[in-house]
Amino acid sequence: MTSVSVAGPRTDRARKRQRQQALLRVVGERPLHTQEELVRALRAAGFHATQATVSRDIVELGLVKVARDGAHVYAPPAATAAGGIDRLRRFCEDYPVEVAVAGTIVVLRSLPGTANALAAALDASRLPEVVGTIAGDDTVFVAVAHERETRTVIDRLALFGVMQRRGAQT
Amino acid sequence: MTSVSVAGPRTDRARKRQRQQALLRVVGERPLHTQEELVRALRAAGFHATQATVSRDIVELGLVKVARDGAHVYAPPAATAAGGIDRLRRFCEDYPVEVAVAGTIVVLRSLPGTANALAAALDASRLPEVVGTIAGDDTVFVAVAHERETRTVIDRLALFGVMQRRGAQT
DNA sequence: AATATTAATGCAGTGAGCTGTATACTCATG
DNA sequence: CATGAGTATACAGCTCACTGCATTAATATT
Repeated sequence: MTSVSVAGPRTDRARKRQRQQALLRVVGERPLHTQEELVRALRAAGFHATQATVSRDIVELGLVKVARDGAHVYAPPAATAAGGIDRLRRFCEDYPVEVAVAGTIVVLRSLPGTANALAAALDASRLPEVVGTIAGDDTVFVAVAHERETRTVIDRLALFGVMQRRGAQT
Repeated sequence: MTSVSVAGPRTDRARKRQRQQALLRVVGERPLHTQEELVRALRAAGFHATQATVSRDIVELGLVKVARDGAHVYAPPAATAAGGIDRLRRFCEDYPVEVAVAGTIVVLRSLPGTANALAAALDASRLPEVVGTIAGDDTVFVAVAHERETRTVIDRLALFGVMQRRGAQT
């Protein structure tokens, strides 16, 4: 955790930006029920903030509270958009998809002619790590902000049975 | 002139952005030889600034002084590439553009179907940091040689009102 | 070379943005 | 209703970006 802080931001504004990005990430990773839990999750991610600041971040980010398994948890803003992640899962179930990594780009490969649909499904899933996608014929380039986030994207796709290409970099 | 100022920006930051946009405009419109002439041209456009501020703007904008008709006049950067930067500016004025960063890739997002035009405008603008571009439907990946150069690209785009996506990393 | 003109910059003041503290507000529970 | 948990927000202090003034530095002119 400390290693995360070492490369810390230089201004309040930069820290705020990165903290909010971390917030979007943690609410996507695990169920968090209270703002104090968010405070603790942020601290674990190297950001020290109080409940007041988190309350403000929630408003600015448009985080929502959704009912899940009988409890209310914080979630990214589009989590209630109908079937976003399900759409990606269905694509991966219907078509073979391979994944590889090149720096901050996750390279997805599927059947010829399917890249646009795959990119659209990915956009619809609103993965917080994804900053942009570009589709060719059978290949989609998925940009993440930092190389380490490729791991998160790959892990999410692995839940849908997407295998890493033989010999592909991690 | 007063009517121009009445609808003026609300913060220094907004005023600075608009003043610099005005500066880029006036150096493109007519020959201006000294920073005091720039000060007067800005005042005519509704911006009150001193020579000190203009000097700083010139550095930030990368304005150059070029020999023209036996005299030296201020000109936009890349002015030797015919109208390039104007083309990018016009695109950004006509369409909403968001920017994010993924390592050495600046990810630009605009309206569906416009990515090619945006990439072309960017190519025409000949930003020295840009190594290459690839366009999808609504997204353009802009490659720079080094991560730190993403900052320069973003700052230049910010002059045209391009905002960084909420939560996007710097 | 001397002088005038032009451009750059150190410093201090100001405004905007951000944060934590303390407290008000809201909601759930017994 | 009382109480506790969770959330929102007023206020004050701090940080940072921006600007003009005054001066220095650089360049042009004679």
